[in-house]
Amino acid sequence: MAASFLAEFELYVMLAIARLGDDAYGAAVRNEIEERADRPVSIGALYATLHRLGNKGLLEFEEADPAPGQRGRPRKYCRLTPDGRYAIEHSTAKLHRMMDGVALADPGNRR
Amino acid sequence: MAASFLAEFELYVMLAIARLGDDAYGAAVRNEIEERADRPVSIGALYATLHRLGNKGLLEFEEADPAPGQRGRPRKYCRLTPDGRYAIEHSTAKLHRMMDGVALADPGNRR
DNA sequence: GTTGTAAACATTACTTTGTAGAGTAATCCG
DNA sequence: CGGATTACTCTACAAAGTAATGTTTACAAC
Repeated sequence: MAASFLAEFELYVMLAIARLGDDAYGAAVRNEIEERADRPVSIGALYATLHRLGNKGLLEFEEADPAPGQRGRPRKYCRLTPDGRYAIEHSTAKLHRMMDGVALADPGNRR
Repeated sequence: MAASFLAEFELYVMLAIARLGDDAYGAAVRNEIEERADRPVSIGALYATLHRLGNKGLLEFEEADPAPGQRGRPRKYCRLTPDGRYAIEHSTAKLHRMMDGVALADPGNRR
């Protein structure tokens, strides 16, 4: 049972896959993160992270038989495992506990 | 103007400092994270990260004159700079955009 | 004053994550 | 076949995080 928590970029990748559902594969994950979060995604980091998450048992992969009329190298789809879902839940829950109710509106911090 | 985003642990540290307000110093930050997020905090990571955030201009430090009756080495208080607040806002906003509405309730993912 | 204890910050050597960018593979179409 | 397209891979490096030990400062007992 993988214990630890997800690193910053790992969490982005996992969340993107959760969002994309059955349409999650490398390049789509990249787009999802870049567009939704406006966060640049280094292509090296992306695939390295996907493999790492796979090794940790948080993701599964499946080579798609190339859809008809779809050009280019065939995609390698990925989906969350139960452990993967669990990891997302834990990481986001902890973040929420830290984020909730944090006041940032610089009140001129008296003292 | 520091552009980038906060790493996983960096964000925890920044959020803890935001929470602690005027009472933020190394050891207190450690407690806050360990208790609230139930996330182990390596002491090396903590001070290294504080220094790094200071160098990036996201934090300021102030040596406290040791409070009377307070044993041990004097504390080094830290507070968020405007850039620091901005960094927290951006990092959390991006996370929210990725997290919001993500469904994790494994529906047996048909297909 | 030396010794002991406590609290807090610092350093070191190492592992894990993330970046940048060039490179390779598989498919389609003319 | 040759070119274009899409997607995955690799390599060399930089940044962030871990674990454990070490140092500094202060107080209090003796």
